[in-house]
Amino acid sequence: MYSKELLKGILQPVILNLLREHGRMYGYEITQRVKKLTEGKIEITEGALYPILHKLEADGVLEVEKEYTGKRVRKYYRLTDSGIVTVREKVNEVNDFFATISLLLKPAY
Amino acid sequence: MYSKELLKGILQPVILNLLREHGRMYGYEITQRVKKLTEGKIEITEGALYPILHKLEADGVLEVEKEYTGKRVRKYYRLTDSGIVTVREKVNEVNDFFATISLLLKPAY
DNA sequence: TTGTATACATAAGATAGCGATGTATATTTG
DNA sequence: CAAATATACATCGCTATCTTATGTATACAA
Repeated sequence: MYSKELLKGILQPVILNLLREHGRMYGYEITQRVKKLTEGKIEITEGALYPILHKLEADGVLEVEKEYTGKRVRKYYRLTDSGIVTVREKVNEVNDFFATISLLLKPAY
Repeated sequence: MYSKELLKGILQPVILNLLREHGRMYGYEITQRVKKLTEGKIEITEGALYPILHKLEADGVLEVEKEYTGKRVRKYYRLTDSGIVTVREKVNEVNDFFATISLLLKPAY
């Protein structure tokens, strides 16, 4: 696994971008998708995930819809209209940031 | 400027990699080099820089040499032998991490 | 029936970087 | 020449985001 601090500031854009691509996901699904797509290299912990989702909802970036499969609740999240703008900004910011850091970090052999 | 949190975990590898490429630098020089190379997009604050340098020295990754130009002191830092190994590890970790995140973060149009 | 997976949630703790502040010398500019 | 800016070091308090731990509860497989 990676140094814990590297994820700081990245998780939110990652979650938002997944929702942009998939349209509608619930929390647990997000953790599993990320785990699979990164071959286990990144596991979003619940302690990080749920506070982020709640905040994004409170900020009007996401809207939520409860659903039940049997008795178990699922909360499906989806981008709001303003959320779609937010994603674009955040994702571009991270990609720009990565490009900038790459100017400084050529591989060390 | 970028979201402040994005830099977390990145500054140390960046500093180490600069020292790997330049052999010998002092703190202020590092901040200026980074500023120039990133066209002002990244400015390492002193509150971040000096604690990092001190920690790396305490950990035996860097060694320091004082020099005076006139009366003003400069502390030149350089990688130790074990430090050279550390750089390789850290830089590769960040590059690997970036590649992994890029699997999740394609540009949002 | 016991363990694992699913699915939500929160609280305490760790930590890296920022902003502010401090000291002091050197250089540029009005 | 005085004032402003640049150089060069340093530390402290604050904050944001994450981890770890803990909690609740249902579904399913061994």
